[in-house]
Amino acid sequence: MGRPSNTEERRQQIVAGLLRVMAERGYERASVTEIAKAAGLSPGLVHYHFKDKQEILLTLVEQLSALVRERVAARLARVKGDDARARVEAFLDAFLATGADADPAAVASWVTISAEAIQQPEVRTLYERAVRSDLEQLEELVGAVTGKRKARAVAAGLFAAIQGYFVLSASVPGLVPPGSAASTVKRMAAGLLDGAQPSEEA
Amino acid sequence: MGRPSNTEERRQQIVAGLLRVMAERGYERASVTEIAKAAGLSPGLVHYHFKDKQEILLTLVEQLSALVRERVAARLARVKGDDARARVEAFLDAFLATGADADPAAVASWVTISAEAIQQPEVRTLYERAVRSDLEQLEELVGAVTGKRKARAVAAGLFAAIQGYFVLSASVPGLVPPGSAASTVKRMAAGLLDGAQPSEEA
Amino acid sequence: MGRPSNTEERRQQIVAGLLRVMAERGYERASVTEIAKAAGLSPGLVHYHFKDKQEILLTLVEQLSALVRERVAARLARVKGDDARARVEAFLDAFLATGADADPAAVASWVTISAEAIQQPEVRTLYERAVRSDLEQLEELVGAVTGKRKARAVAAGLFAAIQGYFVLSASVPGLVPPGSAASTVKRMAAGLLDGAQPSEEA
Amino acid sequence: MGRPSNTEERRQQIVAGLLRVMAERGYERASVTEIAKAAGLSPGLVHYHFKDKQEILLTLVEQLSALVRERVAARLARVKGDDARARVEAFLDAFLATGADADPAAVASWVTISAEAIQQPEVRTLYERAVRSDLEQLEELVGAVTGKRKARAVAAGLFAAIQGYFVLSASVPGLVPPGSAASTVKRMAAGLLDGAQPSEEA
DNA sequence: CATGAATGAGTATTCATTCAT
DNA sequence: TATGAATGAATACTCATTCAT
Repeated sequence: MGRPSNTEERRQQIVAGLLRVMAERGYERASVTEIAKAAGLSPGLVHYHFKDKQEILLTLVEQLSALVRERVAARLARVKGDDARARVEAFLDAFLATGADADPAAVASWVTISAEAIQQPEVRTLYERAVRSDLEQLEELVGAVTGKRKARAVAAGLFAAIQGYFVLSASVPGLVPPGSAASTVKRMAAGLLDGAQPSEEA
Repeated sequence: MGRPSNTEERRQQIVAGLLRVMAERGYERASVTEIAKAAGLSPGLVHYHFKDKQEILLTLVEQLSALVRERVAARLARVKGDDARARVEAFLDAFLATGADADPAAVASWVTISAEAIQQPEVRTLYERAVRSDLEQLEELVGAVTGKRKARAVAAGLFAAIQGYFVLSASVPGLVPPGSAASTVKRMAAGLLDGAQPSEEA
Repeated sequence: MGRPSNTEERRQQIVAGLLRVMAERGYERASVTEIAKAAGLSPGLVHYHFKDKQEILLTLVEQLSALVRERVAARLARVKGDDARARVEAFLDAFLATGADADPAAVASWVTISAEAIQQPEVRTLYERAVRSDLEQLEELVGAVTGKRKARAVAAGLFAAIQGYFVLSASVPGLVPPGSAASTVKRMAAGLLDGAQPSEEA
Repeated sequence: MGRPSNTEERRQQIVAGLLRVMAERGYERASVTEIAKAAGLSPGLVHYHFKDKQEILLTLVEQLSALVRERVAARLARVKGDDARARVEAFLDAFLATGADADPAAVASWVTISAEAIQQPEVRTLYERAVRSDLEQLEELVGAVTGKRKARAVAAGLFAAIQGYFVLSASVPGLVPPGSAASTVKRMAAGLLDGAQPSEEA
C-alpha cells in the first residue's frame, strides 16, 4: 500500500540539473527555479527532496569525486604487471587522457566547486576529503617508484598540474594545446621521478 | 578651483574592499554594501565611482594581473647574464617563491576570478588576456632554452601547475607542503626542459 | 464488510499531534507534516480525516473545553452537602489545583488558542462558547453564595485570574510560586465573597 | 553633506504598522508586505531598518512595556501622601482603569505577544523581563501594606488577574462587564491585603 | 484507508542600483 | 563628492492541499 519512493531518481535528476546550470551560470547564479527546469521538475519538488540548495551542491561534490575514483580504479585495473611508473601514468590519464574537455560541464563544475570550497566550510570539507583521498592514492603510487622520498611533494605537484589544467581549460577554452595536458603531465612525472634538479641557485 | 579629484584613490579603496570581501565571501555574495564598508565608504559612493559591481571586479582583475607582471619583471631583472634556465625559474618564483599563501586574499580572489571567468564573458576576456600574456612570456623564456620545440606545451604545463597550486592552497589550506610549490615546479621545469620522456606506452 | 472504521482513533491521534506541536511551535508554525509526524501518520492521511488544518484546531478547542468541564464536574461531585463556598473552590481547584503546569502542553496550547481566538472568527466562536459556559457555571456557583449580587463581575474576576495564571505559567515558567495559584485565587474568592471593599477613592 | 538620518522615525512607523496588523492578523500572518503597507512604506525598506521581522516584534515588546511603566509611574505620582493601599490601587488602575479595551489593538498585541513568548525564546526573554519588572514593582507596593508576608504570591495573583482580563477582553469582546475589571481587581486586592482566608479544607 | 510525491501560491529576505539631500 | 534612504526585482524556502498509486 502507499506510493513507491522515487526519491533517489529525483535526486539524481536534480543533481544533474545543478551540474548543467552551474557549469554555465555558477553556483550562486544557478537559481532553484533554473535547476528545477533543467531537471524537468517543479521548483517546490526540489525542496521536497533536498533540504536546501547547498545540499544539492554537496551531493554533486560527492558524485563527482566518486566518479573520479571509479575512473582511476578502472585505469589502474588495466595496468599489466606491477609497473609502478605505468600505474602513476594511469592515474594521470584517468584525469586528463580523454582531454580535460571531454566533459566540459563536469570540469567547469569542478572548478566552480573549488572556488566555492574557499568560502563555504561545508563544501570545503567534502572537497578536501576528495582531494586528500586522490592525493594520498597518487602519493602511494609515486612512492612505489621513488621509495617515499619526496613522494608527497611530487604527488602534490602533479595533482596541482592536473587541477591547473582543469582551471585553464574551463576558463579559457582553446588555451591549452589539445591533447597536450596528459602527455605534458606525464613528462613532468618522468622528470620528477627521475630526480631532475633545478639549476643550482634559485 | 573645485576640489582636487580623489577618484583614483577612491577607486583603489573600493577595489581593495572587493578583494577583501571576495576572498572570504565570493563574488556574488560580496554585496556592494559590504564592499563599501570594507573600503570605509558609503554604498552610494561606490556607484559614483563605478558603473556597476562588475566594473569593480574587472578593475580588480586588471590590477592583479598588472601586479604579477611587475613581479615577474622584477625577478627577471635580477637574473644576471642571459642564463635562460635561470630566467624560467625567475618567472616561476615570481608566482610561487614567497609561498602561494604569502597573500592569501589575493590568491583566493584570483581563484575566484578564474571560476567567474567561466561564466562571465567580460571577466573571461580580461582573465584570458592576463593568462595569455603570462603564458606567452613563459613560452618565450622556455623557448630560449629548448628552441621553440614544444615550448608552448611546456609553458602551459608549468603555468597549469602554478594555477593548480593556487587552487589547492586556497581551497585546502595546509594541503600543500609549505615551501614545496616553488621547488617542485622548478624540478618539473628541469625535467621538461631536459626532455624527460614518459614510459613508452601511455 | 470492509474493515472497521478507525476514523475516530485517527482523529484523536492527529488532534493529539497538533496539541504537542502547537505547544512548542505555535499554531501557524505547526506544519501539517509535523503534526502528522507527531501523530505517527503520513501527511496525506491528515487531510483524509480533516478538511483542513483549522478543523484540527477547532476539534482541539472542543476537546480541551470538554476536558475542563469533566474535571469541574468531578470536583463538584466530590463536595459534600451543599456548601456553596466549597463548590466555588472546587471549581477553582478544577483549573488550578494540580498546578497550572500539571499539563504544560495543554496549558500552552490553551493560551495559544486564546490568542488565535482574537484573529480567527471560527476559533473565537468555539473559544467563546467554552469560556461562556465555564463562566456561567462559575457565576451560578458564586451567586449561590452572594445571591446574584455582582455574581457576574466576581465570577469574571476569578476566571480572569485563572486565565492569567495560565498565561504567566506558560510564558514565563518559574515566575509563579509553585502551588500558590490555587490558594491565592481561593483567597481572592474569599475576599470577594465576603464583600471586601477597595479603599474609598480610586 | 549627506542625508540626514530618519531611521528612528521609520522604525516607529514600522513598529506601529506591526502593532496594527498583528492585532487583527496575529504575528505569523502579519506579512512584511502588510506591515509595510500599514506603515506607508515599501517592503524593502522594512528590511533596511530592521534585520528581520522578529526584530520588529522585539522592538514592539519593548515599546509596549515602556509604555506601561510610564503609565504606572504617572499614576503613582498622583497618589498623595504615602497611602500604601492607594499605591497598590494606582498600579492596578494603570493597567485596567481606562478599560482593558481603551486601546484594543495594544491589548490584542500584548496577548499575542504572550503567546509568542511561549515559543520564541527571544520574545520570551523580553516578555519575561517586562513581566518581572512589573511584578517586582507590584510586590514592593503590596509589601508596603502587608509587610512582605506573602507579598510575592499576592502580587502574582493580582498580576495574573490583570493579564487574564487582557486575554478575555481581547478574545471575547463583550464578555467582561464594562468597567468591572478595575474595580473587581481592586476588591480582590482588598481581600488579599486584609488577609481573607479560603474556607478551611481547600 | 494509507502513502508520500507533487504542486503552486505565499513569504521573508537580499541586494544592485538610484536619488534626494 | 558624499551620504544613506528608498525601490523593485529576484530568490530560496515553506507549506497546505491534492492526488496518483
